[in-house]
Amino acid sequence: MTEPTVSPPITLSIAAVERDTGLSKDTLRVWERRYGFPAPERDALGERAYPFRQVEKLRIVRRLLDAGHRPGRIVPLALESLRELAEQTVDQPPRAPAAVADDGAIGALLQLIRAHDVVGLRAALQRLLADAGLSRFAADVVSPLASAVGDAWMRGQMEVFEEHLFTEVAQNVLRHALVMLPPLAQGRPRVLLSTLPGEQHQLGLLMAEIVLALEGCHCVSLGAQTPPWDLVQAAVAVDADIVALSFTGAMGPNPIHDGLAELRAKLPPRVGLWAGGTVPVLQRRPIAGVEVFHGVEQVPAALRRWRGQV
Amino acid sequence: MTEPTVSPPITLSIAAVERDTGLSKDTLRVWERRYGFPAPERDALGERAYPFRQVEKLRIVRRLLDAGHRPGRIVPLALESLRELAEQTVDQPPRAPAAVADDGAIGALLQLIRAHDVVGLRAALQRLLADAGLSRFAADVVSPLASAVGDAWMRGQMEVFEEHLFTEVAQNVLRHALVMLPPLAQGRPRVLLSTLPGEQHQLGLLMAEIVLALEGCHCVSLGAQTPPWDLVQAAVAVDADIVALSFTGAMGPNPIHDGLAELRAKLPPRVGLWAGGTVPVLQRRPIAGVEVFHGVEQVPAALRRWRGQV
Amino acid sequence: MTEPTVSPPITLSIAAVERDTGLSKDTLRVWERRYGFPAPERDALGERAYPFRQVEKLRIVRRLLDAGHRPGRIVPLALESLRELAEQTVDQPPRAPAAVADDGAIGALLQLIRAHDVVGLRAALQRLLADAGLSRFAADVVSPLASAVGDAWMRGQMEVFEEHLFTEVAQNVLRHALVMLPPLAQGRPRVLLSTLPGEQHQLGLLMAEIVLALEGCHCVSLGAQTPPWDLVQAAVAVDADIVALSFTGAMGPNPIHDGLAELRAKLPPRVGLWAGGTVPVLQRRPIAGVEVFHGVEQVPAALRRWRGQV
DNA sequence: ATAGGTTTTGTCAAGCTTTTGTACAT
DNA sequence: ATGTACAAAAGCTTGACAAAACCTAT
Repeated sequence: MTEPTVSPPITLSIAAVERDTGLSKDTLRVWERRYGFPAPERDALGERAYPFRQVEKLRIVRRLLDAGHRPGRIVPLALESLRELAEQTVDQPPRAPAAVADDGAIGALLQLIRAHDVVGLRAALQRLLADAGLSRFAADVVSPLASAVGDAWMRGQMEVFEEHLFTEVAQNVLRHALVMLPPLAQGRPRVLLSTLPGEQHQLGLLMAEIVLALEGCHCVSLGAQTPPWDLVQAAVAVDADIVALSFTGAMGPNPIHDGLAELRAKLPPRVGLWAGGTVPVLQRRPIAGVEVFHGVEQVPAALRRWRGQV
Repeated sequence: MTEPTVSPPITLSIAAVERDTGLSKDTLRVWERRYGFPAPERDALGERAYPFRQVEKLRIVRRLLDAGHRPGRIVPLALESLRELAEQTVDQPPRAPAAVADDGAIGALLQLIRAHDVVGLRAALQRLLADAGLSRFAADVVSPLASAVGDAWMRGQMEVFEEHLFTEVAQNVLRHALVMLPPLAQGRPRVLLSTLPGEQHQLGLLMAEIVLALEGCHCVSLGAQTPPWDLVQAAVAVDADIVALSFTGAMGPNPIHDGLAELRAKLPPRVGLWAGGTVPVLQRRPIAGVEVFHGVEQVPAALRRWRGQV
Repeated sequence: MTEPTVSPPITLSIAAVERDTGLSKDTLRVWERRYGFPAPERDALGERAYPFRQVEKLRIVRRLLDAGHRPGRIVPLALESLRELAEQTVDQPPRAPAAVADDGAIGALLQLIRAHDVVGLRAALQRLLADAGLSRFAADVVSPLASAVGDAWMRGQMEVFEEHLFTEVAQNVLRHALVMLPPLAQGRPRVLLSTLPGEQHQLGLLMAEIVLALEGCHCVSLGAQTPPWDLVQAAVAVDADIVALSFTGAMGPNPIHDGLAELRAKLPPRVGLWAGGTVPVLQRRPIAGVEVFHGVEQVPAALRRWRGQV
């Protein structure tokens, strides 16, 4: 471990605050000039370092902004006034042996997507699922199919809406399967699943959830785009042993790396942090205390390791 | 820190009041001129600042308006008179079918969310679904629950991650039900469903899809955040008769209005455009060629109309 | 503040009364001229202002109208007379609670059976189930359909194997739904379900099991044709509070009567004995200690009674 | 039920100022 | 990182208007 033994006073970088609050860096700087808030300290390098309390206030400001308030009117208010205001404001109506699906099968599925045959696609997926079972279905069908769709889109051979269509049908089938799974006695580890802001894709998450549930874990999924600070709160609230995140490359290397590092720093040390997805940066720049997965098939082994340690 | 030590008395901006009460800014201003109420104070910049008590009264007025009263008769009344009036007035249309889930049931579900009991929440939802049937489940359980969660979040009584958690579980249950629905012979109309970029929430979409499917439509959902141009492409590709979009207010009035207008202009005229969601702008600024829905329960009637026309 | 300090007496505008009572504005005005009631006051602007007590009376009048009375005969009556009348009048089924399956739907299902279209029949049933929910599905679809099939068979319009085909498909759909129902924490009462030897039909049993499970009972079903003595043994073994039996008339009056009497004698007194089915003998010759049901819709009320007693 | 007259009421427009996020240049 | 410039968005006011609601009488 390379972590320092003494913790510096807790402050966030401007990028971290952007992720946390959804306020752009530009906005943060311009508010500082115009309203005198936030008033970040400066670190050794002269970069903005936002104390935690200010970030807290920024989060509330953000919520009130969404409710129709304007920055100039609320940014100068004291934290308590904001809390009170928030309470009074009501929102109106926010890879396995004997691959089940060889390239031919994937090709056939791609054809169905290109033909926009929703019914046929769903039927084909359900059929493969029933035949192969959940874990192999996730690993041998959905995973490669998602990659194939992504590739095709990159090459301009597939429209945006066709990718959406595929994602939607696949989600339906996977979530259906998830609900069909009989709930297991509340097992360990307890895993919290989500993606970071900026990462929309939930498919990887769903597959991970399925594999974990099959292995007897207690899963709590928060869907896509949960801000880091909320993840930390949630991890504590549901007593999670592991926080699992999924990435697809939609986020860019730096945000991924920084986001993970930030989250690792904020999470209690006893909570594991797992990151999955076929993104180069995950492999190239390992982060201390973050376990990286390149595919769902690695999950069972990691679980065995976890259970052995505890 | 430049924060003031004393908090000014708490007031809401006109935009905040609009979101809170559903009364348009224009209406608020014109009432002020005509009836002398509301009588907002002015802040240092001369902008209207509505004291909380007046907003409270406005909320009641709004309810009475829906019950058939007219502004001129009730706006000048004192708050107490309005309260009395509200109690005596039956605000539901003559005979509402016995709601499946009363406030108690919704409260119980909220408790499960706050307790982060994923398993219990799912079980409760499934049980209600099985008992009530899909359409009533969507209208009487999921819809009000989603509103309640939104409210609680606004008031700061619910964390972001708890909202995520609820959304995730509800999606699982709804998608599961959707898959269980046996596919009908390819019916008309063919409906393409999505949300515009900026609108993340899919729950409304899912409920719409379910109701439509029950009514015998052929549904193709693209999930959330499909850019307008891709929607047009998709509509042509899947030979859609109707494009249906869902909104929650996360987008802001103007983007919604402009997005709809743009889409309407680009779509072939023979393709209908339906927009649903509890957003003031949808009610206030009708767009030629866009049909607006305030709840899933309006869908069957609209479908009958469509089928009658064609 | 411009609010008046004294509240005027509370009255409703004509539109409010329309929404409240469901009587059209025109109707209200015409009654006023013809019968001298209602007799609204006038406000400063000459608009009708209905005192609350008159609205109260109008609500009752409306109810009586629905029950078949005619305006000219009841509008002139005093409020007390109306109250009396309302109590005497049997509450007409106000609005058939949206019968899910009307005769037409049942007819369509019969057609599918006659066409031996197993797939279509199952799809149709599942669709109705999803739409209506379990309890209404059992009461409004399966029950009448089973009767219709029985009738058709009696009249020689349906073959034996067609009846079997129907039974099989319906059982599959119901059993599936039962499995999907998330199990509740082991509730009371504990109910043991079966039929007596000679009674093969399980459909009624299944429907009863579903309704009971929905109401939170713990159900143990033994399938068809369990001999009385084994039933007694089973009741003790599973600690049952109630033994529920289903009949269809395949057994003949005497065996039914004697079987029930024998069972009642052998069962511990604290165990309830419930018998359901559309068989004349159940109604004609009541047996001490045996509760008789003519349809699944009676079950919830009986359960409430049971829970009240214990 | 329909027709015709009056009042009520929400929305829109024009012309203006202030606020606010982003883009660009330093 | 900072500062400037700019366009979009949001506010405000006055005035006008058309749709909706209400009334009476036929």
